[in-house]
Amino acid sequence: MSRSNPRILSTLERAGGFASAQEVYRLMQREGESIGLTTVYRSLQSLVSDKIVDVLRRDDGEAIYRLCGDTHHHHLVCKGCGDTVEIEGGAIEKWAKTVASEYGFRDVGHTAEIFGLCPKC
Amino acid sequence: MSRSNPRILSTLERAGGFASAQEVYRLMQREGESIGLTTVYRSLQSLVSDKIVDVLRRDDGEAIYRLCGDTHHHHLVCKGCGDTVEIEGGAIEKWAKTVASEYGFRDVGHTAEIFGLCPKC
DNA sequence: ATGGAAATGAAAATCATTTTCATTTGTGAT
DNA sequence: ATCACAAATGAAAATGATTTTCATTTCCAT
Repeated sequence: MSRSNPRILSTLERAGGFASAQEVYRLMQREGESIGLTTVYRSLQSLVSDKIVDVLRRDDGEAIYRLCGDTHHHHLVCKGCGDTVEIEGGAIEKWAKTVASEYGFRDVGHTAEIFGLCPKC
Repeated sequence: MSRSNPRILSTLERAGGFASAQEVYRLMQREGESIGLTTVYRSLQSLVSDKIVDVLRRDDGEAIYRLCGDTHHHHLVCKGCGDTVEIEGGAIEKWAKTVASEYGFRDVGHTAEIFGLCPKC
């Protein structure tokens, strides 16, 4: 099921490790690569489910894909310029585990994101 | 310029202080209110720029509007049946505040959700 | 009442994303 | 090499949220 096309991964890297599907597509077109938009979307989805890239949202709702290390982290995102900082979620991990077991949930995961205005904005 | 329609604000309140534009619209329709989708969007935008409501994004990219100053809660969602439990996020609130100020972020909000399999599933 | 500004909403436009489906490509068996 | 079949591809259509357009209606101040 590995549809994680290496050409797309490498384009995402070249884009600074951070771009939307549309941007990856346009970039590949500009570089003369023959690729379909559908394939770009599908590959990015695979990369996400393979945990090779992360997906966030811009303020306008467009999904942006980002290369990530394998350590589970959270994001601090600026509402103004979109800058993101990877942060540790120590407290969160414990909280999620505690609350979940309180209600008898198994196989537990979580998401958490902080957003605000960064010093520059 | 105050297009902040009070009917829409009160519907958002009735929705638990947390809903998408489409949901607010459907809710009003179901309650027999005569309203246009366009007006719902415009009013929510006004409420946002008047800082009466906050806007976040769901994972699927849909914008969700939340009353500011609302004591918000988080969700524990079952991946199997979709049941959700509202939970308090005490630890999260502190974590978000701490991390944000560490990086000099202002005007800070956050999202957090826990998911897993409930006892029945 | 009258004129103009603001509000409204139906319908069309936009834009990211997903789905459909026919075609191409890769692979393994013969 | 050839055949068969699964996986990958991509063009075009569908979807769904959101925005824009524009004609109409509502509100007020005069």
